[in-house]
Amino acid sequence: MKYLRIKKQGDFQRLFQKGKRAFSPSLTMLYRPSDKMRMAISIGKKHGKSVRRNRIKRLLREAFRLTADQMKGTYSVILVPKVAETYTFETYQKHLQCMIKKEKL
RNA sequence: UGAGUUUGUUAUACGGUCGCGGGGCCUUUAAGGCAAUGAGGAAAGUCCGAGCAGCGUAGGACAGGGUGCCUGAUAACGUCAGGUGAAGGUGACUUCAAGGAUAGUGCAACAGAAAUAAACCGCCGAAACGGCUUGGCUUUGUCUUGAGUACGGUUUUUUAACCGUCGCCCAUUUCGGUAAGGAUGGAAAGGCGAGGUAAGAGCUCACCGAUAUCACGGUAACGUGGUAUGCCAUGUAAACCCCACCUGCUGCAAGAUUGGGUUUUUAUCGUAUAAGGUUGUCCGCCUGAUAAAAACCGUGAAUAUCGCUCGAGCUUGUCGGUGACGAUAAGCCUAGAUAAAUGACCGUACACGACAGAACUCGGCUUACAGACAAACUCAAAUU
RNA sequence: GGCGCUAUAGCCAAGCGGUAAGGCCAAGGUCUGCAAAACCUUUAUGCCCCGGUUCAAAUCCGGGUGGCGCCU
Repeated sequence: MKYLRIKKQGDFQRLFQKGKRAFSPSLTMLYRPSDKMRMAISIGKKHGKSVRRNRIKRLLREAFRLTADQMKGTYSVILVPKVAETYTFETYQKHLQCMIKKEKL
């Protein structure tokens, strides 16, 4: 499923202030309804050096691409990963599916 | 075979399905299709050097900063190459910010007699003084004569005592000579041996070292040999400094294009012997500057577009050079994002995959790094 | 991405070539019937880490690590 990326500083501010939050062991997700599907990943320096941060971003982007079809509406979404020892594609995908079911998107 | 030194290459590979970035071509008018292409040796640290860009001036002097054996390479460098010297290693080889301490200034704690300077102890010579038993003076020995069984007189059993004279030794004080020795210290006035001397001293000599100078070799750093020497004296210049050379400042968040400019009013400083700017100071040079409010137009301003990837470029060959490197011929185009692109799954192989992700671009340095491979050389042992 | 500053005891910090001031805290003691206050005593094996210069380095020089700030 195609999606757009969130780029503007104002969009980020609005989502962090007014968006709803969903939680899972590996992720925090902020979302609001919007006209098109939009997504962004926020990852800080506490996750490690650039190689590690890029790796997390790629895994999350792939997981979101594969699970976004299960959503019924269209939303703006920010994904914030939590600090962990190891990162795997499977746990991210599983936790994303759980959150979508729980919040009934 | 084992141990090692140096240099270089490489950094999982191949196939399938679904995806991502910027271009190209095609269909078509907002989307789709096609075949290519898409992180590194360090992309890192930002430690140097350049390009490039800006600074209403970049000009001079000083200050400040940097570099520091020699010759070369280079666009440039604090880099590289070849050499010199020193240090380390049996060796291959490695390491070195390696100018000047005799231009001047500063610092050298503690310890030590004394710290950059010759005072003290000591050793030696001369003179004076005469000493709780009048200090002592035959030899040998006990723990060592340092120096007189000296001469004359008196007493007396006596080689013993006393008095006088001359000489000597020791001690004390004063004056002078000396730098051999004095537990320290990172460093103590070239080292060691012999001669010499009252005691000593490069005072003299041999050897070693240092400095100066001459000759020869080398483009040079420097080396080799000869001669001379009042050996006039520590370390530190990654302390100030001196000498030689280099240096304007800021950095792509630089900057440019499109778009917000025009008019009016007010205030402050100043109106040319002044004020401001010129990124620390002076000379020189340049010029009005700053702030606020109102009206019209416009509304995207970190976010658009450019800068942005064809460049001191890469690959291969030939030639010159010991080498860094240069010249030349042919071929190639090889990321360009901007909340920021390389991922997921499956299969095969093995050694089971280290450090790590471009952000204007190059040349270096430094730091991180599982391993694999190649070449040259050294040492040790064994065999032929 | 670029440019700077900084690191000293549990905390705040001075020192900037000669062997780590001071304050708070902590521990022990004196005082007290017991406390508080007051007074006295004690704590850095070395100044973020690794090398170098020096007789000697927290200090000077080079490299690394962590923290903080500025430039839109």
